[in-house]
Amino acid sequence: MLSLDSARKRTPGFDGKRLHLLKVAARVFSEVGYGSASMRRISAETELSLAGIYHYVASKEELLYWIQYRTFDSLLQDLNSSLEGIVEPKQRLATAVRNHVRHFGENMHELKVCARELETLEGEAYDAVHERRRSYFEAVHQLVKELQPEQGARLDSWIATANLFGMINWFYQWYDAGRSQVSLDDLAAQQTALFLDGYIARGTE
Amino acid sequence: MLSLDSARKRTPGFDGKRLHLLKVAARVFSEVGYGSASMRRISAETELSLAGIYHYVASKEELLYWIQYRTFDSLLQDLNSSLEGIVEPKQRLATAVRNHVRHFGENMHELKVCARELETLEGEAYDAVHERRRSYFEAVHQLVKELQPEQGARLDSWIATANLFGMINWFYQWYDAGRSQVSLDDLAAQQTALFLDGYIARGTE
DNA sequence: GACGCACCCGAACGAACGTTCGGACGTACG
DNA sequence: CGTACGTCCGAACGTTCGTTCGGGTGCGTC
Repeated sequence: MLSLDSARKRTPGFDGKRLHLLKVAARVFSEVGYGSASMRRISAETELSLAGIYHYVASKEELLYWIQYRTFDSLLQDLNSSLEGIVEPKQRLATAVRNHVRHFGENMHELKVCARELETLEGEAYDAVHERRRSYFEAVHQLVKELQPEQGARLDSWIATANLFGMINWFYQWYDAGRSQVSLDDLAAQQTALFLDGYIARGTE
Repeated sequence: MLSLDSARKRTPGFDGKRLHLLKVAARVFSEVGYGSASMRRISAETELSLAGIYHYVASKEELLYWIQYRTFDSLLQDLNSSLEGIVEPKQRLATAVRNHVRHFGENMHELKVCARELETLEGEAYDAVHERRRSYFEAVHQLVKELQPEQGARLDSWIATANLFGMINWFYQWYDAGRSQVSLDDLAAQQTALFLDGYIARGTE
């Protein structure tokens, strides 16, 4: 069910077309929700017929699976490569936030689907996505822990990380790429500053 | 469509039964999403038949409308009454966060539906909920602005407020009322502290 | 005792759903 | 030239959806 059965022979354009299908599906899912999205609408917004979709994907559920899996996977991979060479803990965290926010900018629909439909998948599909998601969360959690190595911490690092994700995930609810005055990098900087020093901190970083 | 047509004569238990229906519907919506939730499942989890539901509500859409409208309305009303007599800006914000988080504890399903299905309604139903939501947001935004009256602020108060909502809304994704060791009030306190002073602040408040 | 109306339901309606079937078209390879 | 297979589709299948219809029951009012 999950296997990408890459053993079969494919035409050169196959992967690209499936990617395009996933992009369109992500947009439709994010607009009307997974449950209300129909394969007919997805087919109408692709160059594919309804039956043609099933040449690239086994089911509607698998569409959601690939969207979520690919999103968390690239989030984690890009995080690891952005972090290379950066050692200062605050800068490492700032890099992680910037990486996450930039991802949103480029894949708004996918991230929205990931946020809203986290509990939609079941069984092994859910488990596979969950493992990827957990890895990503733990990577960021590690960065948070490195900020404050001393014991007797004022705040729980796990809860703080969860709240950090709240800040940087929730913004798909209010951020309008076209209309906003702040750039994504500015936004990431503000979110990092807010998380590190709070809203009422006097000093300018 | 939106009118509660309260002019009609009702049996004494009518309001209570409709409230129960809304509770059940909120639970079902939060479990499988609005789009995938069926009136048949809602009827099965109530003591009502499928057709009987339409005696209390005109459509599935109206179920969602009432759930969202009532949630934002009571959020705002409870906020205003909790704030009475409290003048210190930090304490006022702490009160608002505590109010929000306690609401989650008591109406987890409703808040989840509000978070996930914000863009599902259309037309006047959307507008009516949107107005209530905006009022609530602005009330909290006002509290944030009172924290830092001086100009030349380091952080934008609107963005900071949006991020605060991110923190306190996102936690339905990870908070498990039964399993968690922290109480809701403890959680609210941590979130307030994180927002005000940041994660790396040294002093204990 | 009869009429009205709130309450409630079984059964059905038409539409839309996810998926499958059987075959058409093209290209690569013998 | 023939055949094997990747690509793609129109049409249909069986199911489930939100909603409606027609009517039944019981209580309040005259």
